[in-house]
Amino acid sequence: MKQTRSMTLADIARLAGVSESTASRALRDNPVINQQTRERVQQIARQHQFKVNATARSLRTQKSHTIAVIILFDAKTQQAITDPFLLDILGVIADELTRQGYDMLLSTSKTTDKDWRSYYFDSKRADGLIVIGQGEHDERVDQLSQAGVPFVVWGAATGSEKFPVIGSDNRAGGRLAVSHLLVHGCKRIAFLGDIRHTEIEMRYLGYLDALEQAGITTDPALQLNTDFTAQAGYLQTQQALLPQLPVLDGIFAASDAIAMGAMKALLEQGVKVPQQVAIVGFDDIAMSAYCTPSLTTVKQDTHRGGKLLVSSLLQKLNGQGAVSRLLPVKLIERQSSKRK
Amino acid sequence: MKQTRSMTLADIARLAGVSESTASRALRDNPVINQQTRERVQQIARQHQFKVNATARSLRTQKSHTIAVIILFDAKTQQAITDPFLLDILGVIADELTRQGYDMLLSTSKTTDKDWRSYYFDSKRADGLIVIGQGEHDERVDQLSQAGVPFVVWGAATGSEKFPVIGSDNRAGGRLAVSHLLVHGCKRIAFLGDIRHTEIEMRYLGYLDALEQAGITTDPALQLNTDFTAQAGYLQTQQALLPQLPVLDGIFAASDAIAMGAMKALLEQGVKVPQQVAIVGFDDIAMSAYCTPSLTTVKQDTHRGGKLLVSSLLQKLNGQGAVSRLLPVKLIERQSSKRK
DNA sequence: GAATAAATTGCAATCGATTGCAATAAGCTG
DNA sequence: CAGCTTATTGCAATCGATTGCAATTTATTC
Repeated sequence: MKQTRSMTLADIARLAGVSESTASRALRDNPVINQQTRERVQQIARQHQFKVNATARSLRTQKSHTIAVIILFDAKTQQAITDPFLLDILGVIADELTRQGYDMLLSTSKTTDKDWRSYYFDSKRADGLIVIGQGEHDERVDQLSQAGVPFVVWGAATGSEKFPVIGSDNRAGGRLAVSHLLVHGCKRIAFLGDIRHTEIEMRYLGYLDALEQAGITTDPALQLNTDFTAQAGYLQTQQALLPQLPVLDGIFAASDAIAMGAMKALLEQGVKVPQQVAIVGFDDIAMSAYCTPSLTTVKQDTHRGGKLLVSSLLQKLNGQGAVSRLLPVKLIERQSSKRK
Repeated sequence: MKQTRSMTLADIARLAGVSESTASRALRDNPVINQQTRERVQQIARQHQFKVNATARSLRTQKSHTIAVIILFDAKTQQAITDPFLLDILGVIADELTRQGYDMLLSTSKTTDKDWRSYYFDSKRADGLIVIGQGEHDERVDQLSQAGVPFVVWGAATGSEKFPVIGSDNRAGGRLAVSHLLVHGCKRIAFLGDIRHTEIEMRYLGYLDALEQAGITTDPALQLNTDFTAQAGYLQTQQALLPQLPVLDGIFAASDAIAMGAMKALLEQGVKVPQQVAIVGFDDIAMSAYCTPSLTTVKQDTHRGGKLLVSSLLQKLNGQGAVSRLLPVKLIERQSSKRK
């Protein structure tokens, strides 16, 4: 029953008794072709389950109608996608690309080691790129812009980039989180995160802003370099924060995963959250509402972000300029910071 | 600075003073071409950052070197990828495909509504498909096999499929989880999950197996249809399980996300976990170790699963047969079930 | 009814790389 | 040195669809 060789446009043309060019135009509903001819060709195509060969079309039109999404990693952590936040935004991007008629080529760690400009763009695999997470200010991103590749980045805009960067207002988010902790009476607040990531650095700056505004001097012993995982948050808290406990009364974690790890380490030692130590995370992943105590966090608007990434990139593909955007964030108050 | 038109094989050939065919062969290191010629051509290609046009190559060789990964959804839930488990296995698949020199086309909900055989396969966008989550016994999957499309499925094998299904031994997992609860003294154990998904149905059957073996009669009021989210677990527990509380003393949730939702609902009402109600989940997502109390769960071997999916599919592409596989699962004991 | 405009359709080139087969050059044998 | 291998290279067709331009048919105008 299985067809050995699949139908080609030529087959359809023959069956419809027209030339290939007419068939091609008919299928794309080109008005220059007679209405009836169009319908006839389309019907025959449908009957035979004919699908245009995407490869041939791409070659001829010089458009792949494909976008490569590249997820950057820590050179260190080097593990597969882990942060739930990524999945969130990835899902939005996938849906949005599909809606716009684009396919999505997903790339993770390993490919990333290579040069993705040549791999995805020079080789014409993709029309454009979406890069998620500038990471530790990756110089490969700069190279991309010099090479004239259409791409957009999810991350932190410094203002000097030559390419559009869509991202949350991380600094405002950091301020929001820490001000909230201060309002709830915290005096000694720790920061957990890896500031070599620009986004995290911004959150850290927001942390500093809030402390300064409150007239609190910062303590380097409370600012701990922490990877993007619950485990890192857990270990770091256990090793570096527990000893500070009599004074430590608040934690601002750069991601919800880190926050949950930290929370675990505290609860395990019988430290009361939020009474003794209040915690605020960042991202608002799905689990944040369902851990105990539930996690107060700074919500990123992934939905809007994903849509903007796609629309900005498509704009660029159309030759129009696209601008960077800083998306507002929102504090979601839950139990981990709610002190009576 | 930016090149207006990118290099083609013809350009390289001209620069190297050879014909296109020789250039092509030289670049692919075909031994029929003189060693020195090969090196010269390769060097020139490197100098000019030449990359073979993937589209043209695909057209000519009739191979896209691309695999489409399709994530099925509930027709109802209809939301973007949410379950952290998916991200896990997706990451493994992505890495493995890359390692094998394949690109990965990711498809989610929206495209899924359409007919993906024609979209991905007939149109030659992909050489093969990996389908994740058979969902509610999707008839589209059956169609695929009839149409002779190379594909593999992550899910639950019933034994009668004509295609390879890789998946965990869900039934054994269910037995493992529930036996564990029984050993820890639970007598009235609830099941949370949507048994219209074959995988979940298997976990449910394992649940029944264990109860039967223990001589416990099952109670329909304890078997609750629950979607794949923490929220669903939370609501279902709140509405249907809390009322049963004096007797209810154990919960087997079909996923960790559901388990966390359920746990939240209990803790919120002051119900002690695991003392009053013990909980076991399924998947072992990253967060399971870091919630409080940490979650006992049945771990799926996503790493092995992802690799097997890829290798099975590649086998099929090579014309070899591939067989279904049932992967062993493992109980990870944590606090949510540890009663003194 | 001839002339001109408008509506349809087809011819043939093109996108960029791969590959079977033929052609040429170089090496070897007796 | 003729005759036969073997090593290299190039010619030209091919993958399947798209599109500029020309050709044909039909409609419209004076």
